[in-house]
Amino acid sequence: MRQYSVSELLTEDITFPEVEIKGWVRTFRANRFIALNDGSTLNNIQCVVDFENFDEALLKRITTGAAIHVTGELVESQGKGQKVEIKVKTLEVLGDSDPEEYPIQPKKHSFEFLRENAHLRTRTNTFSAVMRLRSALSYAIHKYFNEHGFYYMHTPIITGSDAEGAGEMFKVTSLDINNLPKNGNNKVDYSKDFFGKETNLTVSGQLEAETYAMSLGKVYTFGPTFRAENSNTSRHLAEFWMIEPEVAFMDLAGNMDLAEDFLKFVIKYVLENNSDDLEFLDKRQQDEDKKKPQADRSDMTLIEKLKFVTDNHFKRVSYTEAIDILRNSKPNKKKKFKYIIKDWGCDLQSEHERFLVEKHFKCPVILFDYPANIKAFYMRLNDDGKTVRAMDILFPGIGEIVGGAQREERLEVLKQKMAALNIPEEELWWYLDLRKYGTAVHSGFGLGFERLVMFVTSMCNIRDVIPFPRTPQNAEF
RNA sequence: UCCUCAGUAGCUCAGUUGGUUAGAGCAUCUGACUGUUAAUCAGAGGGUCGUUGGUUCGAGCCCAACCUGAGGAGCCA
Repeated sequence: MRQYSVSELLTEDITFPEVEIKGWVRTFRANRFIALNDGSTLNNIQCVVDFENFDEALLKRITTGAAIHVTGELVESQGKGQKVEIKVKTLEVLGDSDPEEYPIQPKKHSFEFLRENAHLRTRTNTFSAVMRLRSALSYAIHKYFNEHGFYYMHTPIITGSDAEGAGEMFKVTSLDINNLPKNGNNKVDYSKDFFGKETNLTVSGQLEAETYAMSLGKVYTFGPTFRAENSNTSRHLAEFWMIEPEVAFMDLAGNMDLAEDFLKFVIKYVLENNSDDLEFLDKRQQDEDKKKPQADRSDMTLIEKLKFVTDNHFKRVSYTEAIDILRNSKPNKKKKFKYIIKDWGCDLQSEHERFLVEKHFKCPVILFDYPANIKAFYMRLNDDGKTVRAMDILFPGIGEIVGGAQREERLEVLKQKMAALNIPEEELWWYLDLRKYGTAVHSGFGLGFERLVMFVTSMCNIRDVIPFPRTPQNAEF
């Protein structure tokens, strides 16, 4: 007798005289029907028990959440909800689940409640669907880069440079924090620390990825990233996963092409391979929408939205054009924006990005050529002397999903910018070396993986698309 | 970090201008029924009203501080 997964039994579309299966009970109806799930698919297999032939004490132990082992015959179902079902021959409880204690009931739970039960929440349809999609997207990402000649590179998680300039960092130390060694100036003496210098958790693998792009040509990273910012929003985590491709001899236009082609590929991949999960989330989102007032409802279903992304060109707009559009927009003239757009050079607020994506263009938008003074030091200065070759991709609902740039490849220009921002050259001597020895045009971008998962699943809180979210005041599990 | 809102049974929520013994649905338990799709029907148990302090004859309700959560903003991916 062979052990099958639920997914195999439901897709093979044939009957078997003898099958064996293990999984967790979702519901046990009418003392006869066990809905069994093993995580291999959103769908449950129905196990039919002739309760007259089974010990009553055993059947009492078939409760929501229990792990069971079933053998029997796979037959066509008499009922309507499913094609096939298992006529149970033997039934064994592998792990009991006390119904008085088990928190996951066969009913709708709030996401807040499930977040507090993050170790059990993947036993629900929504979270199992989200996490299967997360896994499929990860695979699609590696598949895309692998098929396009990229090398997968592991950038360090502990970093010795604090000049990456992407926000607050978590300190890494093996010193006894209750008894820190001090130097003459009463500052902490990091020469006594594990690495002999101050170290932090990485906020970006980009600078290291650039070194490999300048030898292996096309590389990407896909790993954890840490930000100690006190951000309390539905779009920020203290620990998140980021994808950062970096390509030699590629300019900003090529960078935009790559990002667009890449995003379309991974979304297409899940449309083709995860339809059960997507259809479930699509329906869920429509049900949620019905509860909202008409104005707040989305004009596309989840699957329509994903197809819209794969089938349409991303709108490319320069910062300067975007400012013109915003300056002449209704909400700006009627002073509906909290921050009114007046002059060229100001940074765009969430409300402005939302207006461009959700109201004006109604499609993904790539903004490029930003003012130099609102962007990072390593971005390539344009010939106008005031803009840099940066680009952000904005998606409806979640805002910035990609941030990238062509990197400054000219040694002198880079040195000047670092000096202006008081970034010591000694810190980044190796980064400057890339510009000394065989420098070349190169570009890359960073994609927030969880934001991609949010977009693909229609989940609206980032804490619900990562298994165990780390946020300020929360590192449970 | 700032602004707004919320915290009442295991879960989701109601609770009137401050006034007897704090309610409902679901879940759980007991019984009935048995081809069900979140099964159905009847009954039962279940509460330090987030915490601490204050106002009052009397506080779930009013006030203060704190804790936790959500939404929005900033920072960003």
